Amino acid sequence: MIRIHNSLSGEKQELRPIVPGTLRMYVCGLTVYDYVHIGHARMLLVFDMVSRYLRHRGYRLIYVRNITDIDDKIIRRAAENGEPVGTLTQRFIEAMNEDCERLGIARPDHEPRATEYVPQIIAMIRQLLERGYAYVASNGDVMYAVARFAGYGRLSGKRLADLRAGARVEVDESKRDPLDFVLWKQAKPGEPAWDSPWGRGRPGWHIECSAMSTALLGTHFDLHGGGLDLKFPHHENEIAQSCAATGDSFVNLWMHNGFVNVAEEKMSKSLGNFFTLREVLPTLRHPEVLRYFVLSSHYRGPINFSPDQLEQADAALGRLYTALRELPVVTPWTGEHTASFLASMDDDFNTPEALAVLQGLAREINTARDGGDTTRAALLAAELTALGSVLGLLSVPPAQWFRLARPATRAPTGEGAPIAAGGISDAEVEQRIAARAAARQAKRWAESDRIRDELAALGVILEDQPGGRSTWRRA
RNA sequence: GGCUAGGUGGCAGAGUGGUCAUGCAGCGGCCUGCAAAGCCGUCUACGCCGGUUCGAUUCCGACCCUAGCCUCCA
Repeated sequence: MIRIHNSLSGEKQELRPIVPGTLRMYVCGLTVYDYVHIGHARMLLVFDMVSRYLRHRGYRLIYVRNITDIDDKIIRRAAENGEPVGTLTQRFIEAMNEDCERLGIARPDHEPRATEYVPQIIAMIRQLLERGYAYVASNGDVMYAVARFAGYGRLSGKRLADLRAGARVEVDESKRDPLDFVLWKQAKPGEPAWDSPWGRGRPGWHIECSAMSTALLGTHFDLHGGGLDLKFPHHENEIAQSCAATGDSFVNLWMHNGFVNVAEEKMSKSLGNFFTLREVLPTLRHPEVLRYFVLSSHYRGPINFSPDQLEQADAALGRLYTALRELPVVTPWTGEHTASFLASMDDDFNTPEALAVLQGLAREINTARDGGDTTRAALLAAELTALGSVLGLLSVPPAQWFRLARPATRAPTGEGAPIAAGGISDAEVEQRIAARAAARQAKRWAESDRIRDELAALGVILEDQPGGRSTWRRA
């Protein structure tokens, strides 16, 4: 039984598919006018983990993650760059897909773009007008009348009165209520625009997700996810729009992932304290290190991004790969730890606990190996690899993992010393190890140690195995 | 100001009414020619003050502190 924390009730609840055996999930994706940053990456990794796990649990999952490709900021950025909106968005969609591929994030089943769903958006707005949940404001924009929707504020735990009292923005005169939000915006000259019953214009942000999710998943589906910052007002507005337009109950379970902080402060574009994936990934041994970092804390809590954290993730993940080294690959696996792994994951995707299970498994492999029971070690290793793959980890052949070096680059936040370089080829390392083996054979320890020290200075650490053989890894 | 999450050992981070998280770092030991890796052990953790209880880090209340949302944001 899978239990998931539902933002709507604030409690964990059992996952009960609307259609038995099938789950439909919609996640709010990116607005494409810039490169993917670490905060986005967390969201993408969290819901990749969720979709992998639900499928591993035997569900047929339909995963939709939208792309917002029309928006104020997109229009502004395109104007700044002096390029058409479509060129800008296409470029960043391609960049996002490249980044996802590097991170091992599987493509969702559908990636709808807002601009491809304008007819559905218009249809939904028309329904809202007919049902009296929307009005045409004095400036020609179509607005949602928040006060008309009884359930408004339920997701975010806010009351309309509190929201009005807390309003810190100048009230737009064309709105009947300061909390009303725009469904259809009148086009300004030169902006991308579509014909509509309310003149040429473009959709508001919130209605896009309501229309796309309904079009692809129906009026009532299982899961809806996104970053915590979308809970209000975006998801609150989605509920108001969809429930009012379709009369159905929209979403059973709302999931929100926590933020990525830098120095205890939210990473965001407006604060300018964000790191793009493209600057961080080259400082890592492998993108899996970032995945391990993200999964090492619970998806709902905040995580603090720092080079030191990535170092720790690299070390912890390296421990798993170390356990897998030098073992024959076998297909059957014991399944001894699978129950506790599943129990952790079933409990609201408790990945830190699941990783603890993997670490315990690594210890048992090492113990079996030390005890000379290679067969058992290999069986356990097969289980570790299988469970790791459920989380998108341990995808690299263990022997190759330690050939990967962390590049000689300064940590992304500028803190700390530059990470050691590994400027020596694999073949050269093997050569020197051979020379050292000869020295060891002849018990010329001084020479043997000198070679080892020289390699260490180049970021290569030797590990002598029984029988005079040496393995090595890059620091 | 309103609302919502939190405050766990040197660091990161789970969890629980009464034996163990886990990883990183440190220390001691085993192993090793010496190392590294690994294994074993170790380092008196649960913001503050009350309450409930045989017993609370875990439940309840007050307080202090932090972050987030209330404005575009994963």
